[in-house]
Amino acid sequence: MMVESATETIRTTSSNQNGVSSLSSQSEGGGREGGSNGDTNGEISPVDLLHLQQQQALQAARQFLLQQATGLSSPSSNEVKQSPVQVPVSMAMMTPQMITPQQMQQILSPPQLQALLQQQQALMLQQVTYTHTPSHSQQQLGSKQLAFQQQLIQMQQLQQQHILNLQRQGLVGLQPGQGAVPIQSLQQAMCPTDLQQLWKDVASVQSAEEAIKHEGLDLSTNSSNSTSYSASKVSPQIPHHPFSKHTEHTASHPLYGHGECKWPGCEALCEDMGQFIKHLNSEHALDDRSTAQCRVQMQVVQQLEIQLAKESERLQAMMTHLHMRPSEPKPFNQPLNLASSGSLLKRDSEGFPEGLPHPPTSAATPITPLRQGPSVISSSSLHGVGPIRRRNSDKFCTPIASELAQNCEFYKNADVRPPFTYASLIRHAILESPDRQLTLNEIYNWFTRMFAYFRRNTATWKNAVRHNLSLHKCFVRVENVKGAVWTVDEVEYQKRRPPKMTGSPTLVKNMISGLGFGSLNASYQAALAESSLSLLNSPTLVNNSTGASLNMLHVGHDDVSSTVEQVNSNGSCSPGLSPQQYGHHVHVKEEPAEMEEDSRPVSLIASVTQNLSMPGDERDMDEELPTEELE
DNA sequence: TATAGGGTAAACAGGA
DNA sequence: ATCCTGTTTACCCTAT
Repeated sequence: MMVESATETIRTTSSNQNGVSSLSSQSEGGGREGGSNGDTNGEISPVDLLHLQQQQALQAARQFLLQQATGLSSPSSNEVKQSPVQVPVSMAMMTPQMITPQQMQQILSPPQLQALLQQQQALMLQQVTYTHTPSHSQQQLGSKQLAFQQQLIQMQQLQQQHILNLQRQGLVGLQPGQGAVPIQSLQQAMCPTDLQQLWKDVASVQSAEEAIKHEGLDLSTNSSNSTSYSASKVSPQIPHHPFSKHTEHTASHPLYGHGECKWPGCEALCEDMGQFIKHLNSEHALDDRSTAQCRVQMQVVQQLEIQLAKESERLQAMMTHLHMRPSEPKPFNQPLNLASSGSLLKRDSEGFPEGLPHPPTSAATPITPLRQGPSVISSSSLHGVGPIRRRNSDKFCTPIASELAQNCEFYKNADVRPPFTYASLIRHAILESPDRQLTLNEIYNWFTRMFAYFRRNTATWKNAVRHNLSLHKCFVRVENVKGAVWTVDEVEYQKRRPPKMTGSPTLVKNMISGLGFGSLNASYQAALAESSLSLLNSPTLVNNSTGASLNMLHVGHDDVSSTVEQVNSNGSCSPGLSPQQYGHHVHVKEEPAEMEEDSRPVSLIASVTQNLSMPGDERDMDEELPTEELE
């Protein structure tokens, strides 16, 4: 296939050999201690503050749960004295896998982490003290302390039972005592009843904590640092409850019924509405605990919604199978924000009519709301929008594509750094385009369209994009009639990443643990995730990992995608272009080497993660496989 | 400790 | 003159 020679590229060999860019620039760069998360210097709106506080509260709740679940709550007391800069380390020691890097990095600033840590530590310190040394000084705690201990024990037993159940089902490859189970995974693997039970556990423990506080043992006093965390300090002044004080006391209240408080895990007896209101305002005020409980409740609701969506989809599939066309596509199954996603819309237009049986390799399968986001708080919990994903309909069939398809809304709305390298993102943007070529500005637009994270600090990431385009040989600039466009040299992209890490499963496991560790630089994690994904082609490696870690890895999974794309380059997965297009343009940076013997099998990670994250739904196990079909 | 890969910052050139 | 695009260099961070 001949190409017009006009595509001859003109690599402007800028004679920029002066090397004037001296160390003087470093003095300017010295102000970016934050590294990749240097965006925290932006202004903070009240909404951000609230968001921040919610994140903190949820983290606190998660830490609490996981500490109880894993029996890790035995930190040395001197951790309390750690300086703020040591916070991530100590948190890692306590619960290395439970906090997603995005959350840690994007949401919590070091002082906030420190405050949160102190809260956790102080609480755990008290737990240890009360459990192991019930000395005379604490005797005044009396029955409350005893109840607290019993609740702790019960909670531990419950958590262990949950974990055992999950392990028995093969849903969580957790080794007892080795790591924490992210609440996300637990939640997804549990039925609502379990969640409710967990609810009570959280509430009971926190109630005990509250009781201790009221006994004059405020946790903050145990901290050597005076900057103990107080949610109210950072929370905006908003009404605590929809049912404010001036509301009619005689009116019914969704949180009050049968003489008791319906706040999750509370069940406090209230004789009348007035007493309930009093109780509500005193016990369930806007603090970290209530916020955390609210967050958990949001997740419960979301879980139910997901279940509903899956059942709805199943019903639709059944009806389709029985040739009973559903009257209307269910609104819930409609993407909520597809208008801003040109790619999805485009794929919609290529698809088959809704409700009709699809060929197995159809590019248009029903839109399926699915599991949580990429092991971070999903968009629904952040913005009240459930994660919408399309079943493996991405034409590239790449994990990054599927990840983006799955969490499209999440990344669009949540200010979370995508766990991909710039190179992989650029590549995806280009490959997603109809002609597999984009101008620089179109790449910019794709970034801003797809990721809320890239809607600010434009100078930074745009520079990074340009830097990557120029730096990596896999990106080829092609002179077009309208200007220059960028394309992807897939061969170079494959060569880009030497599979050096062929280590043992232990190595991989450690790496996976690192991926779930929040103190890691997000960008570095992305790089790590990408560079290590090939290891996970082996299903045996998966068994020793936690679901969250796999999720984390899953989102960064982009390497194998190239293989898949090559496999499908002349198949159904790449409808837009012929494979020859890669060879059309002139490779200006360097002549590509011959195609390597890259014949790795399609990764099974995706399916495994699906299995981990959503038990009881067998069909989702092979969602990532290109030939998935509805049954 | 050296190295590699990725991110960030910045200087610089050329063109519109 | 200004902005955009593109290249290049330097440095940092982290894991291997």
